[in-house]
Amino acid sequence: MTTLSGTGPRRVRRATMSDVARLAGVSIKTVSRVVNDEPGVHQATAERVLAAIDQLGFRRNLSARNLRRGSSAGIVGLVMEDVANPFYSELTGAVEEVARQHGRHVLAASSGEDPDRERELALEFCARRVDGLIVVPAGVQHGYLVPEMRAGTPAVFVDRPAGDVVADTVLVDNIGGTVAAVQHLARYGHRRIAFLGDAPDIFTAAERLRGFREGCARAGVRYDEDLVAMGPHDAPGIGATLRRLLRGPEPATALVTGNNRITVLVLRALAGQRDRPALVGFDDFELADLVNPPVTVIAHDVAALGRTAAELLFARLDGDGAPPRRVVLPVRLVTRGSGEVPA
Amino acid sequence: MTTLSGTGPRRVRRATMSDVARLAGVSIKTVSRVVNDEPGVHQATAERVLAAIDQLGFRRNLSARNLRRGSSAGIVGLVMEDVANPFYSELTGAVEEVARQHGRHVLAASSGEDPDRERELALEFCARRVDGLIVVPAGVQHGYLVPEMRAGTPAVFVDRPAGDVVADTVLVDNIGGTVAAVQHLARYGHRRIAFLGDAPDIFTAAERLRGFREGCARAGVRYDEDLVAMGPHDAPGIGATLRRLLRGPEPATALVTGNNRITVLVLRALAGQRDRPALVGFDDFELADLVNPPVTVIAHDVAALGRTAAELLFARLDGDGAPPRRVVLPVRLVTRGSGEVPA
DNA sequence: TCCGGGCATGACAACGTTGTCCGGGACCGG
DNA sequence: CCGGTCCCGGACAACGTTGTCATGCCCGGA
Repeated sequence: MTTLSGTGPRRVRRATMSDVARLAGVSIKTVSRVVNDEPGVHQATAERVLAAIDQLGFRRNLSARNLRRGSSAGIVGLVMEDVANPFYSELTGAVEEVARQHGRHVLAASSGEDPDRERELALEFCARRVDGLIVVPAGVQHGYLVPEMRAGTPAVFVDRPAGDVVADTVLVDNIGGTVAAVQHLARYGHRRIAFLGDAPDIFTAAERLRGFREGCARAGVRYDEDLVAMGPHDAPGIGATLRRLLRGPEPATALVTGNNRITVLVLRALAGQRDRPALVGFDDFELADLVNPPVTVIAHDVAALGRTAAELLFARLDGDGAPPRRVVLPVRLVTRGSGEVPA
Repeated sequence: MTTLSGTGPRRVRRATMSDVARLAGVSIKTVSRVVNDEPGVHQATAERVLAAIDQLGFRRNLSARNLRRGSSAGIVGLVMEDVANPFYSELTGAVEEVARQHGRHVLAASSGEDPDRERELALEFCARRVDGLIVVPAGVQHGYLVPEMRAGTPAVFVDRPAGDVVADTVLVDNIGGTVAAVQHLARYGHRRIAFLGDAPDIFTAAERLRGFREGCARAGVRYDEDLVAMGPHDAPGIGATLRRLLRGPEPATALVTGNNRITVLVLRALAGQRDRPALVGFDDFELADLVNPPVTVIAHDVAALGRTAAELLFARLDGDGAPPRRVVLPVRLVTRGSGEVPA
């Protein structure tokens, strides 16, 4: 049992190949050969070197190695809104898995939906010479990435398209999803359907609103601006919003929520009420089937989103020079009963 | 609108200071001065340099910079079971936030509960010269980190202690939590309480089982081995396990689950049944208050876990040489009604 | 005895950057 | 006109590693 902390030899300089070489009485190059399993080292010499390595706790400096060899850093950068959000952590997990298959690690960071911070993070990752970037765009201007991409750092955008750059992008079918949601509710007789979306400057929020309008049109439901509440939303605000939507002579009888956080806010705000309005939420979430009543959702495969993005990225790294691709992943209406409440 | 992909100038070599210097007609050092905002460069010269930088899309190589300056990489490594698990992503978010305050990024990786992979990841991070490591241990042997820690890469263990190394560790009060859970259930008359825990070689699972036994002793409830089912669990298995526990002449009337995933498995397995046994789950989870009936949990502050670990780490990086600390964070029984079902 | 060849090892430069130090010109006062 | 100072700019080494090439040695064959 070894006790460790800052105590002991105070912050020793890390041993280098030089140190190992000196201790083993050989040249630096020989140490390098041993460390890299290169042939042409006498067994006895190699053993001396290994002993020295062990004694000094030497571990070769990968940064220096990569610098010298011009090899890749072995890291892909991932910039998104919030690493702590389960939606993004599932995305991260999928990216990590593909990266692992390609021998890379993932450097993930949260932009907090702030375009300046996103830019700062992405550019710093480039300065670290990450092999590539996967970005969930916060802003609408990504010209800053053009020099980086030209310089050989490919970027793939996920969940939202880049602002002013045509590049590889992976999206979900936002419009199709909300169209399906409205049609589903209309099929059960709902004529007063409200939409609670995220901030309208977020691409997905705007698209889903578009889909909502189109769904109304297709289903023959009157689109009423008073029944639309775009974010950002918080717990106190959502309560007031719901009261407004659900009162009056023509209250909403059904709700469509624009993402998983809003869905949860709504569920919590409506908890304990006698009868909840019908509800269809964009994004599936764990336990959607176990709340009472279960929540019908527009589900999509978040892992596939990350996987596809990572695969596009590695294709670029492997030299794929095709024109930029835009992949749109399908969504799927998962009915769980709550939508079937007739109006 | 710029179109980008692998097309265009095929994978150009990234511009270096040399290239910039040549284009601007100055020396490398002058470029360095401009890039680093060092004084002593004529304004006209600086502008020529900036123009060249812009034209070439130059961005200085941070690896080379850090190598030369001996400065830190600006990265802390985080090794845990699964980045996609919401529990760990909340942890990651907290670590990231503290890291950000200290000007660092987080390199996160999943060990998949495999000690070999954990070791491999941790050592590779050390080779990358991360500033420090935060590890959720998968195995029980961490002697491999001793040379690294001695060499100046501090490590902090989270959620579980290291196997054979005494180092900074942040835990939650596993025993106190399950003791409280059993006492809570006993108070409502339960005498047949079952425990569903994770694989017993996982530290937290073992501790929580210990707490369960101790809780039984303190509450005067007979501890019955037949009512204990340790994992790993999966969806099909948990159904069979529950049938076994809940049948017979002396069925369990209450359950204690050992972590959030098991809790959810149980909820799903029991969904739709007329009356669910009383349930207390270790770990809080989103929507625990919205399932029916709501789930009483042993809650702890996952973010605090990550924050504390990161703060310990940065204290070490700032030269804190005190003996290793072990911090145990409190847990809190959050009653939500389900435990109050009398036996 | 000499020589060619294979083997083990080492000297050196280079990756891209920054710190140290030095030189040369402009400018000033005497 | 001379010496000193200030300012701008550059040459060079170094960070820790690896690729290239050279060296010394031993061996067998002529």
